[in-house]
Amino acid sequence: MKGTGLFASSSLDSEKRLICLTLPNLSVAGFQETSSLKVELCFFASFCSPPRIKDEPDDDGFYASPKEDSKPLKRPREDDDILLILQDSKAKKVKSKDKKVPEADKRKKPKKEEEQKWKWWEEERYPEGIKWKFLEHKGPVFAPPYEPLPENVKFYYDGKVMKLSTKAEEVATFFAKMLDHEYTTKEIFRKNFFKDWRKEMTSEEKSTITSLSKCDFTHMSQYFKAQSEARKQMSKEEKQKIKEENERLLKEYGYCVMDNHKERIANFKIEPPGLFRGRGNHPKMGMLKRRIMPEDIIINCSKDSKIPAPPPGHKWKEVRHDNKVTWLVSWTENIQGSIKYIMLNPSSRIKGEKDWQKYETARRLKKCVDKIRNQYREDWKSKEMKVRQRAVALYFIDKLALRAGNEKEEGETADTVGCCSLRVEHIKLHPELDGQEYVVEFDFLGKDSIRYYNKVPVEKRVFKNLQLFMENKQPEDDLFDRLNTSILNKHLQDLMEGLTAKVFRTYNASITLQQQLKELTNPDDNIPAKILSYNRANRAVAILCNHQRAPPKTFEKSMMNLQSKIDAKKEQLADARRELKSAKADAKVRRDEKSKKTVESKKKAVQRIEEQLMKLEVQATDREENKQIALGTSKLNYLDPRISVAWCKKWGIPIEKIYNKTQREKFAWAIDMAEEDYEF
DNA sequence: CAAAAGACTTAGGATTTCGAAG
DNA sequence: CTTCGAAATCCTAAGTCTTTTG
Repeated sequence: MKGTGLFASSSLDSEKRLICLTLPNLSVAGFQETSSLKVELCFFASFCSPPRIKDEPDDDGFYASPKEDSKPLKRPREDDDILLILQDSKAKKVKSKDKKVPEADKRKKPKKEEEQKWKWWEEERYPEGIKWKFLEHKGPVFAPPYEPLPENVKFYYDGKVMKLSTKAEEVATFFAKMLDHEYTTKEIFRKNFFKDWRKEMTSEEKSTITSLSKCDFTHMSQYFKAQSEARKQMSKEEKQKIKEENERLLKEYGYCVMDNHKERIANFKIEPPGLFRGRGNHPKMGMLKRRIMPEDIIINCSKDSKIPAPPPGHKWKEVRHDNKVTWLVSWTENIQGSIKYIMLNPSSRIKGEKDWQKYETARRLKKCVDKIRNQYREDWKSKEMKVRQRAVALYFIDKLALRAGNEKEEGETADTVGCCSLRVEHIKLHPELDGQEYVVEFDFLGKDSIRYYNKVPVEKRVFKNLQLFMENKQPEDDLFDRLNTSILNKHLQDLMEGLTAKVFRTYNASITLQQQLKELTNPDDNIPAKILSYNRANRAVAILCNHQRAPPKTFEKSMMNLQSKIDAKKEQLADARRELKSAKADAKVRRDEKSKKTVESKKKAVQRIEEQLMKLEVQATDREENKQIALGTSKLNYLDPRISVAWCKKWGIPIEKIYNKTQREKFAWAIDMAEEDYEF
């Protein structure tokens, strides 16, 4: 099975999305609605632990609980020594101020305000391994229970109405809700679904329903469409009510207290049951993702915290107190058997610190990357096959920003690869192609089954090595048969502490942004044009990292709209110019103050319109260039935010133009600490 | 030692919200 | 005020890398 017809099955999508990886500008790396809704909401309230009364004493529990113990142990990181020393005194001041706030004030003053300003980055870190000293939360919010369909909504089997048991009906609704999706027509999806559905049936149902193709879900499907339509048509008041309920839920369950601070939780709602849809050609698509019950849940919190109560009549699987991990809640998912977690928001200290650290590691790589590059170039000549393979793989990881490529269990997931797991069939060698020598053509599915397609000229030695690695191998054989990620990472660890394959992606992404910004920013440009330059720099990184997206469904249309706006603006500009001209002529004849003034104002109008036109044109360029490229992923995960902050400061660009509210929260540390001269 | 389990980051698509145009 | 497209947010899958287990 391995590797056969890799693209035959899934290439259609990928084909459409194929983008040119070699943009000219890119230089790589130095190289019923209402009533049912109400029921849902009430359910939340009852299935979660009882709401706390506002002014209960435990309300300030989180100020009291951790006590003075939280004096952090000193563990300055190599890279931030100076920073920490400089800010030490400041940090202490902040802290002591916190503590002196009188009791009464604490409750009245919204904690929000106070907490949002908390600058965790000015405080010392915990010793390695310890993630927190105090943790209190209210546990997860469970999915609303299944609500049986109204009697008049029918399911038909073999043309005849059939009333399903509640359990079977619930699973049937999952399928019905997906009826419009292409994947309900896929063989694997249908097979997996049917198998799991039958498990939920009563024995009578099982004996009657023997073929999925005889099942008619269309009525159910129509019902759900009508429901969602009705949802859209709800009155403002009803919508408002739902919104308020969500806010209440967020307020109650969306936050935890970790070491004196109230922090936002990322995913406090348990994933509802449904049909699994993996990405790409996934062997498990269509399987039933079962409902998670309190009995599945492990709670993690402090011993001395108020332990969250399980829903009435239920128990937690376990309550543990492990401060070596960051999660609050975990459970085992039934599709892959992997563990899922509830963790904190990216704005939290625990996530932010890690993020910061990630970029510091990448900056350390910057200091030794030349040495490492020389080293792997030497290793291309090694007598040992293992060393050569390692060196070539590392070259790809560095030059092309490929992912490490762990082995995957065959048949458990979609067939995708990264660097170490590349197979012979994924590359083609061209001694010469389009006037270039030693070209390697890559064509494989990477993470999320996104296609990576690239033709890269490589050094002769690399090329010769690849020929060697491919000798006497079948297409489905591993290209690097003596290598895996663990061997590679072990080697990297020896070259630099904390170095792993993914650090190269972070490093190359960030350094590329910095370079591109230097290259592309024109000091004379106005703000929109500078932002276009920023986006182009960002885009260079996204292309390097192969961050693709499906072109938005409305892309063509929105492009047309924008074009017509531009045309209209152009006309408006022509008109304004004509008016200016005649006003000038008029002024020349009349030579009075009033007509002079008219000329001035017309001039201004022309200027204004010119600027607007320019803005629109820039927008159009930006959007066109972005058709199949996703900027968000690199912005959020690969680009040292301090580079962007510094760039904004340097050119007087408001940070809001680059980062939205959520992103500003995530990168608060960088926004606070980076000056305009920051160098990655 | 290798395989499995565990913890955490990275990822694109779906859904919801927002804000400008009509 | 309504509509519509874009942006923001949500969702959870799919990776990486570390730790534990046998």
